[in-house]
Amino acid sequence: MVLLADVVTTSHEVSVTRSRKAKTAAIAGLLGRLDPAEVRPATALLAGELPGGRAGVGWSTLAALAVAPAPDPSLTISAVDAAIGEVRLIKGSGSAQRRTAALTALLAQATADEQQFLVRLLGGELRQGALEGVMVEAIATAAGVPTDAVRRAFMLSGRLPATAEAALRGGEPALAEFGLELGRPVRPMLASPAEDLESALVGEVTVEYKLDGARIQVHRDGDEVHVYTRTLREITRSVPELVDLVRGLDCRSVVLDGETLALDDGGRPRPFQETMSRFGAQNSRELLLHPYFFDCLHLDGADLVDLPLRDRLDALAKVAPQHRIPAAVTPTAERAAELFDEALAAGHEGVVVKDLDSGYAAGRRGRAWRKVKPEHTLDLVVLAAEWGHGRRRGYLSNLHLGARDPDGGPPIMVGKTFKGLTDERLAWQTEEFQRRETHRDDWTVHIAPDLVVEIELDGVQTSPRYPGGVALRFARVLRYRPDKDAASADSIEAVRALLPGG
DNA sequence: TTCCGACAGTGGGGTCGCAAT
DNA sequence: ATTGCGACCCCACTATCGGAA
Repeated sequence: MVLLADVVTTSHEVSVTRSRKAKTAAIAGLLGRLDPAEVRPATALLAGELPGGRAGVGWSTLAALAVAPAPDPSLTISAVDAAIGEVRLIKGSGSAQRRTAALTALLAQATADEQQFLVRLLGGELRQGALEGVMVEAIATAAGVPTDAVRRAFMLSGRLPATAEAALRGGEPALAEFGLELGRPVRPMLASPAEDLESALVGEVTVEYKLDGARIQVHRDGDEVHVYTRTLREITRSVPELVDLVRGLDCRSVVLDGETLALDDGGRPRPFQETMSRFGAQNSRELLLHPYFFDCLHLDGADLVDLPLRDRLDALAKVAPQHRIPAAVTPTAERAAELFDEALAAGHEGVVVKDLDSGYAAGRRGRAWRKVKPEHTLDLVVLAAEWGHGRRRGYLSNLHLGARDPDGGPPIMVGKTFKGLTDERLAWQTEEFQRRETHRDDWTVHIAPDLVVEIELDGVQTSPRYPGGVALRFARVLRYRPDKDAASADSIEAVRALLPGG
């Protein structure tokens, strides 16, 4: 029987070293000491996940808890697993109070160290420097199997705890038993950013539109259809039109990977927010979702994940020719550039360039898929900055950005960003902002609005919260502009001009 | 010895469902 | 009826380790 205290000790060992090998060794050591029944919950805890998924508890709830710690450790992993499971089930009127009571009862059995661990875990911010990647290595080490065998089982099962359980119980043969299963989503393959289109065009590739919607993975087995998101959450009931469409395809069974989004009457993409409003809305068909498939992982009994993309695209062309994403296979550089322009002209985000010889691999491994999007820049005024957390504690990190008011008023806030800052720049702005400080509160230092920063962004969107009715999307700092002042910053009109159709 | 792939962390805007006010 | 919380959609970027070249 392994105690929560052992997990906490291991987590501490993991957090105090930066060496991945040391982190892996520490976790593997604990995994090797577990009873079989403890492997799943312990794997989740060590990877910073809650066994069974999120429990409806966040920082606000946790911050309100104050419980005297137990003097000695007694909590078992199974007890913690059970307690979190009960918290997750609390619903309905008075649930906040009952949730607090259940959490209080759990924390009362925990020592001070255990309480700290549980609060960070429940808040979803364990921050020990080990998540899925390190855990996959640790499972492989503990079970004495190749990392790739673990990685593959994790991709196909979608679950670390089940992967760890199989690896420790039956080694490589048990891991090899994981196949693609209809009705069980696979962890999706992702694209990493490319410098530009030309640098992404290496070898034999296909170039596809990149759409601004939500990732979907559709499984069909006979008349049974399931739809999953990128994080493997099932959304079948929210998207009946997609279910009907897939049920109408000419096949017995299929697994398709793609993107879905809402279109306007002219067939142009609606803003991402509008597509998003469809998720969770039960059976609302007011705004129809359209699917665009770009991969086929299974067709009529044949699993295709290990085949090269070119073969999977053949299967896709066979089963859903009218729902394929617009693309060009092995285009010339000129044709690829044309397709990129066409995608933008049609209102889409850009393109994804994919290696035709690559197999399907979860995550961003291998750089086989590269996304290319146009970038915009704006010169904006820094209005304030918020103190950072974690490794940014003690630094002013998150910038408040404003656009110039053409009528001469104070700058109009259009968003925040913490991205693109090196440690050096972080240190510089922490000093500089305090020199320019006008006032501060608990979280934020406000400064005189005359420091200009060049911001790179993907675009802007209409905003219900910012005063100008517009907000930046994916903003990051490029550089400070000491040569500019607030009067030469970009105006709110320049920001609004980046709105779709603007 | 240098380079580069993979990871983890640090947060951004927005929408929904649900419970509390 | 409105507000706040939590979950989950989309996401970029830097620092770092450790194996590849």
